[in-house]
Amino acid sequence: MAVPAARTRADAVRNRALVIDAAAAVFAEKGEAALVPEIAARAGVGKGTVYRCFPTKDHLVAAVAIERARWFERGARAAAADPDPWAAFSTFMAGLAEAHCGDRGMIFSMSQGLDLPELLEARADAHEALRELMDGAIATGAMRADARPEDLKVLLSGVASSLATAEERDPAVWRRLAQLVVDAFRR
Amino acid sequence: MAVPAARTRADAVRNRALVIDAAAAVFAEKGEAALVPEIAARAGVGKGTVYRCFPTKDHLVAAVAIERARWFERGARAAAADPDPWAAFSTFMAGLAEAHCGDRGMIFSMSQGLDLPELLEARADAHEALRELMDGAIATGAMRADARPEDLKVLLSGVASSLATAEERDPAVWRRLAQLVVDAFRR
DNA sequence: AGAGAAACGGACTCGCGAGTCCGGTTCGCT
DNA sequence: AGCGAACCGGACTCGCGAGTCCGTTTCTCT
Repeated sequence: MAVPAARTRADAVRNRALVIDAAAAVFAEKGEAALVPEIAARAGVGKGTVYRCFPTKDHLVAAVAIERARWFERGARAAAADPDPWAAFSTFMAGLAEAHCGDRGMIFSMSQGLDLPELLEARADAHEALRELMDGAIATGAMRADARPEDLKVLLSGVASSLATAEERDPAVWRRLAQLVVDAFRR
Repeated sequence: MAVPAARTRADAVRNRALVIDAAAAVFAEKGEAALVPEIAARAGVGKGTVYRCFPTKDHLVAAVAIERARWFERGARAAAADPDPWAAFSTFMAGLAEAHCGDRGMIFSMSQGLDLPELLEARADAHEALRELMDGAIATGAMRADARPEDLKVLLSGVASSLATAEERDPAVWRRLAQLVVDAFRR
C-alpha cells in the first residue's frame, strides 16, 4: 500500500501563518470591525486563501484567540517563577498592560470567538495558570482571600475594551489602569 | 400677521418618547446589535416614524445616551447628600450595579454615540458631579489621592460591557465586581 | 364639522461585506 | 524536466439592515 499521507504544501502552511499574523494585527487595530478583505490584503494573499484556511471569519477570530490565550498562559507561568507571589502577579499585570497597549485584540483571548474545543482548552489552561498565580498570592496574605480569576478576567477585558474603543494609545494610561486593577485585588 | 409658531402635534411628541423608551430597552438587551426595525416594533410605530424623529440610528443612540448621562448625574448628586463622602461614593456604585445589572446600554452613557453638543454637555455635567463626589472622598482621606473620574469611567464601562457581553445576569456578580472597583479606589 | 397640514407606516432602494467558485498558477514527486 | 494535484486569487452571489418615499391616516384650528 504505502499511501503517503496527504502532504500539505509548503506554501499553504506559510500562507496560513501569514493570515493569522495579519489577522492579529488588523484585529488589534480595528477590533471586531476588521474586514476580511483587509486581512487578506495585509497578509498579501487573496480572500479565497483566507477562506480556505478558515471556513468563516469566526474561525479566524478563534485562531487568533487561541494564540493569545496560549501567550497569556506562558506569561502567567513565567511570572510564577518569581519567589514573591504578589510581585509575580503585579509584574505580570504590568507586562500585560505594556504589551497590549492600544490593542483591541486582547479581548479576543478572553471572551470572543467560536466555541471551538481547541479554544476552550487554551482558555482553560490560561485560566488554570492564572488561578495558580493568584492562589500563591492569596496564600501569602498579600491578595484578598475572595479573589477569583473570573473577576480578573472581567476587569482586564473590560478595561482593555474600554481603552481600546476610546482609541487610547498612551502607555501611561494603560499602566495606570493596570495598577488600579492590581490594587483592587490587594488585601 | 400672527403666524403661530409651528406647533408640534401631540402624537408626534408621544411617539418620540415611545421610541426613546423602546430604544433604551432594546439597546439594553442587544447592545449595538439592536436593529432599528425591532426598536420601531417595540415602540409600536413604523420605521418611518423612527427616522422622522432621529435622522440616523446614531442620533437615536445619542438620545438614549443623553438620558443615561442625566440619570447618572442625578444619582451622583443625590448620593452626595450623604454626610460621609466615602459612603456616598460606595453606595452610589452599588446602586449603579443594581440598576444596570444585565444592561448592555449602560455603556452608551459613557462612550458611545455621535458627538452631539447636547450629549457632550450631559456627559460633562455627569463628569463634574462624579468629580465632586470623588473629591469629597479624597478630602477625608478615604479615597486614594490620585483617583480620577476618567479612571472610574473606564473601569465602570469596561466591567459593564464585559459582563453584559458575557450575558451575565446574576446581580450578585454585578455587585461583586462593583465592590472590586470601589476597593480599587480605596486608599 | 370640515379643511389642510403634518405625521404615519411599510414597501422599496442601496451599499456593504461575508462567503463561493472556477480558470490559472505553483508546488512536489518521479 | 514533466505531470498531476493542490493551491491561488479575485470576480461573483447573496442576505441583511440602514435609510427613503409616498399614498393614507390623524390631528388641530376655525
